[in-house]
Amino acid sequence: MKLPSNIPSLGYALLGLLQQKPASGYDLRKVFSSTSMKSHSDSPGAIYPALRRLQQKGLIRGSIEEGTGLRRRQLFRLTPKGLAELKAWITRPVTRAELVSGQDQIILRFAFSHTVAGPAASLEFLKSLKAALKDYIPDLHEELRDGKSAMPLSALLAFQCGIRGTECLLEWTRSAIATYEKEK
Amino acid sequence: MKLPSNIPSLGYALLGLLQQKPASGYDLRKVFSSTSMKSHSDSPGAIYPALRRLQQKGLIRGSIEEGTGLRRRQLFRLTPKGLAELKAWITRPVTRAELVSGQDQIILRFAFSHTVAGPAASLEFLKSLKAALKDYIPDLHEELRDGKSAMPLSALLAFQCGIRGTECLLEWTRSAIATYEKEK
DNA sequence: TATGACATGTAATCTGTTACATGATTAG
DNA sequence: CTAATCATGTAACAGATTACATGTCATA
Repeated sequence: MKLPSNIPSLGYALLGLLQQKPASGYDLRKVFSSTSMKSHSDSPGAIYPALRRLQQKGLIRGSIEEGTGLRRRQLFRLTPKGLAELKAWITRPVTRAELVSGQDQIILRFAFSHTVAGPAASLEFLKSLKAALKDYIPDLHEELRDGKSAMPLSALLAFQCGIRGTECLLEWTRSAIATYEKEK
Repeated sequence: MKLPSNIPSLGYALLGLLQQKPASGYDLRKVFSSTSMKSHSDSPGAIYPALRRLQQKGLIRGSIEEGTGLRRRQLFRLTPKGLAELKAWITRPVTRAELVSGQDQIILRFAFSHTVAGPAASLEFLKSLKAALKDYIPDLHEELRDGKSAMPLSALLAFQCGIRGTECLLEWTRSAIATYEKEK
């Protein structure tokens, strides 16, 4: 038995955007298509059903915008429950598993952290990320060492690319921590 | 009307692994669970159906392994058609769209390039990637400049993280090109 | 003989993609 | 008036996740 607080990445992206500012499905689609949170699809077949699911879970509520005789247009806003869910998603510590297959989500969580949970939470998040990375990187090097001899050249280079990228992320984490510590 | 050469990422990963060496579904699962091509799922519910689809398309063929009285175990190998499909996937140029939402796939393509299409193709691929990155990075900076003022601090830093990561990839590309040029 | 690793699969469900469909409003 | 953009949706399909189911073989 498990509780069904199982929201896909797109759902959280929508919650995060709606926390910043109420928006319609169309608005959200534009964010995904124009502003290069383009890793998510801007297709109506993804967004509108996702919004409906969030609404059914009570995480957002939609209201038809009223005003100077416009086309129907539904604005969605976070409910308190939705805000809580979003906050829980953002403040949970970074795990190894997320590092392996979910870098985008990690960064997305951080991106929202400031407005949703405050600067202290952002800093906390970065520290958690840093710890996870420092734990992970040596293992990557070890795996490379062990597999090296059996790999074709391009596979070897590809692996090094992954390691470098991870190390680059660690470096960024350090500088971001410094930035947040200066803020205090 | 469109031709249905539409294979998901997992399919290509399987083709690439099978090109290196015939393997069973179980073997392939182990690769995904242990060797940290962990971005793909190692669940049987993903792998076995994917193998069947590839077989139906004539890209691989499976044969029950015969030998010293073992449990049933099906070894899959690439067909010539499968090899051609894999080669086509690897040798097509890197596009902006892939950069935006498919970094993993780009690296996977490169990782297989050497054995599947030869060192010349690997070099070609890297040059294509480099060109795409040099085209992309300035746009990222521009988008940051334009959006900067409206972003909360953590979103700004997150954006910078993305840019840094991309620049890091470009740097890696340069060094990989150098490596391949020395090979010649 | 029972445990755990080997090896393969299926079924229910969820989500996303693609493509289509509808209609209102604005700009040229 | 007509094209483009705004705005919302649905339907068919493909693919992944999760959980379950089955059976073999080695070893302790």
